[in-house]
Amino acid sequence: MSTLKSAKPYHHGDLQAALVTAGLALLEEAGEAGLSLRAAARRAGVSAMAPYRHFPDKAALLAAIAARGFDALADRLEAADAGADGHAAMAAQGAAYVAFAMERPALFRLMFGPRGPGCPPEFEAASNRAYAALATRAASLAGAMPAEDVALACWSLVHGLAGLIIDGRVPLTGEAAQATAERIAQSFSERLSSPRPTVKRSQP
Amino acid sequence: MSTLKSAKPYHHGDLQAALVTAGLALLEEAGEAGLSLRAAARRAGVSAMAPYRHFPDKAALLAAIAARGFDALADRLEAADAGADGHAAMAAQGAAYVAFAMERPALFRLMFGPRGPGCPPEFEAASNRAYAALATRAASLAGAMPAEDVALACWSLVHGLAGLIIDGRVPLTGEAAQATAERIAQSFSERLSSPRPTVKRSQP
DNA sequence: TGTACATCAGTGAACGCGCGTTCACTGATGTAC
DNA sequence: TGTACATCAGTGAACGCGCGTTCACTGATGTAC
Repeated sequence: MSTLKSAKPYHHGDLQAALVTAGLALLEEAGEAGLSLRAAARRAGVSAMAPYRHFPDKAALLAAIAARGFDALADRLEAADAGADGHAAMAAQGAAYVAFAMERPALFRLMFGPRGPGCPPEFEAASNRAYAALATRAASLAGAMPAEDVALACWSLVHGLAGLIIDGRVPLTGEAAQATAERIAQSFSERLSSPRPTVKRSQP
Repeated sequence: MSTLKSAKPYHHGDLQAALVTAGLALLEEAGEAGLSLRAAARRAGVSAMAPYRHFPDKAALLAAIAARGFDALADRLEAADAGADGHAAMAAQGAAYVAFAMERPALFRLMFGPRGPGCPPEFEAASNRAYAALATRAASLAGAMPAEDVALACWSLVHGLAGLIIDGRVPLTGEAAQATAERIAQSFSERLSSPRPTVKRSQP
């Protein structure tokens, strides 16, 4: 801090954050395969060993990156929710969720990929924040179904749709994918909140 | 074929299928990280180079394994569907989908992971077969929503739920997860097939 | 204000690893005559 | 029925790769006196 912007300071300043940022960039440019400890260090302009001052191992860096991903997702969901009311807000959140996954598919996969043990608390916190945005809106719409079922169903719907789209298992891209996500989320929201229909149970 | 069960025949007989089987086993025992060309060859009792007689590269073996996964999933879905009618059949398919993912999470991730170019036709065929099982049932239930939206919504719901469960992002395991999947799929099916409710659009 | 020293945050060389893939080869099989 | 030969399906050694991680180190920083 004594020498501001010195050409090549020995001490980085905030290497921890820089490594996370570098990792996010690598993920976007080269996908999960391109994200290695060494590559992140290289990109942060630091030796291969430097990250070990800030993360015990590679998994810890990945968890920190994923946590930042969840924070970004939560931001998107909250912003979408704030811009509308009722079912339209649910539709907007669904579209935002899918948009996030489409924009940053590798990050999205990392966020939801298998987590080893020893997951840092920041990860849980960020993940819960994203979930809370969806669940709060879903609870406000809950009709006959239990609120937690509605929340889980909403999350599953948008999460599954996002996954199918980014993995190319559904022939939807760009704006068509967005529009479909919004349309389906809205229909879903309207119908889930209605009381259970009184049709007969089985209709072969 | 001339010498049946000779101790160590030079020619394997059906190495292609054996490699796929070996890959499936590795996936179940050691996850995606444990699945390498060399490991599959080792497990099939063959040199590291032998697989190249049957697959141009590693991606081709992975695609063949994923295709077999889709066939297994389609079997499960068809069996579940055949055992029930109407909404109950949809619920059974949802539960079967989630059960499959929980039993073979690494295979499930491989099946839906990113596919490189040059995906073999068998993969598309198997994948379509699994989708058709869900979509056919969904179409039979479609109410006011377009049939393809209903099919996509059903698929997204169970796919998302399966993903959230196997990645541990939802505190559900074992039978509780199964029961939740079935309950949600049934509610979902009943409500999606009903005409659009006549509540006012916004309810803040 | 100056200095000694503990601590922090980086370096750079090296290790072993398993991987996908290449190369040139050899043993087994089937077919034409 | 026997033989020559093309083709098929495997072997085994080797390559280069980037990786995560270890080790012993050095430069920078802050604090007690």
